[in-house]
Amino acid sequence: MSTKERKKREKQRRRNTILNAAEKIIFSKGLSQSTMTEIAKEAELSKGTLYLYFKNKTELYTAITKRGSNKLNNKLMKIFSGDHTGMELIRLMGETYLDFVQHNPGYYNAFAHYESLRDSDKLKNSEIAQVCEENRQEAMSLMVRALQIGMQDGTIKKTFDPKELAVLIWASTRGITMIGHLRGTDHHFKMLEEMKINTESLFKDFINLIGEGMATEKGQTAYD
Amino acid sequence: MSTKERKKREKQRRRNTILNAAEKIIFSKGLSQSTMTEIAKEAELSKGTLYLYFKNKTELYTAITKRGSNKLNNKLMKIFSGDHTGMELIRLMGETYLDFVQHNPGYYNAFAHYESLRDSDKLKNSEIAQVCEENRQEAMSLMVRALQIGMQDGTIKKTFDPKELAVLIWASTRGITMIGHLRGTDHHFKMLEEMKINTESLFKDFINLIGEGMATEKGQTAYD
DNA sequence: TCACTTACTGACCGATAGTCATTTTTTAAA
DNA sequence: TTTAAAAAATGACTATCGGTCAGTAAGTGA
Repeated sequence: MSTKERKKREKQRRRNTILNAAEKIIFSKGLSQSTMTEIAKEAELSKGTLYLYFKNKTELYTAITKRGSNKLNNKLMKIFSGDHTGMELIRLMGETYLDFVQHNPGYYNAFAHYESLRDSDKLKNSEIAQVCEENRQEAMSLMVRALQIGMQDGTIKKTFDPKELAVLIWASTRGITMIGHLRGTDHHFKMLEEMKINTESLFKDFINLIGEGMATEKGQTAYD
Repeated sequence: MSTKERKKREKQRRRNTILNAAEKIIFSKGLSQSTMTEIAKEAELSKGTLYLYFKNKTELYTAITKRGSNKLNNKLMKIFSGDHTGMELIRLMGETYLDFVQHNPGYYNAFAHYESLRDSDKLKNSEIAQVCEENRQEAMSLMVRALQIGMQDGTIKKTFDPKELAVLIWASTRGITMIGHLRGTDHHFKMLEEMKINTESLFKDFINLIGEGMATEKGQTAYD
């Protein structure tokens, strides 16, 4: 019976339609300013239908978060298919993340919102949130792997524990993207603009800064 | 006529009463779960009165954010009254910030929320938000000053532009506190716990890591 | 054609931010 | 002390929005 299969595909397609509509609305006006009714209208459906596909507004937004984290992780994984030293992998991962955030501010906001919800129990028992969590873990594992590769190929010092170093680099990069993301907003734009600092140079300097601490001479010189 | 003065004081006191009540409620259940009615009840006032002192819920929460940033800035400024090298100042500032976040999770959440609002125009024309902005600028200036002191006293290398370096350290520290703040929540607690990483050691390693890049030998050895 | 299943709808509900006409309290001059 | 004006506080009311559900429409297979 192929009807069942078709039904399944159609259901998936409709789900995507809703997600696309939701992204369009939410990415343009922000989550709190986007109503379920408006999203439904954009998807050419009624509000009730949205709740047949997502159990509430949070879950709908979490599904968008999941889309974003999938997209990011795909980009991160592709890096590893090339032929790179460990130190190069680290830099590429950082650059990829920065680039992703700059070109997908909507997903960046989704990540930030997701982060803020982890405390509360709003995400409890959500399979979608579970996938986001797995993606996060996976990204972290990739970074640990890059560091281990670097310690093997001699581009990264063995001074630090790779897991801890991964957390450190990840956290710092997160912080830098936060700054970078503020470009374009009135307040910070002024601050950074006055300082003539852009996100790229900031990250480059970040790598240079921590490079002295973590990279071997071999790993370090590759950047000059 | 002293009545006017007294009125002013009483008005200020009432405002503080409201803020105290709001903190008590919001810090315990989170912003979205706290209603204006409940806050009013805690302050032994009616809801309408709250709107005589704060133009809306956002402004009330922003006032809490302002309180937090004042408190933090006071702590940061005190550091400079002691006799410290530039590199010591940097470390103390970082430690102070981490300590503040750990002991004032409510204010930390307020900061994070404030950050997320800067994009939107919800804070436009808010005098209170303006003060928050000034505090932020001031904190940044303190860090720049610490770096300049360090470059003078020879504990910090002159390789980087102090302003840019300040942004970098600030951003990274922000990122690390984000991680640290997640301790106690289910998901991350597990991750960090498994790695046997705590915020303090993470920050210590962070300073060690960037220390190699920014500190002179003189500045670096002070930590061992 | 018909019975059954699946998908969809939108009126309705409860909660809550914010308003404002009314009441209560305070002030200071008569 | 009285009283009228000013200031402060109130809470019923409104509008909005997330979420529900009884009812309708569309699709399916016999």
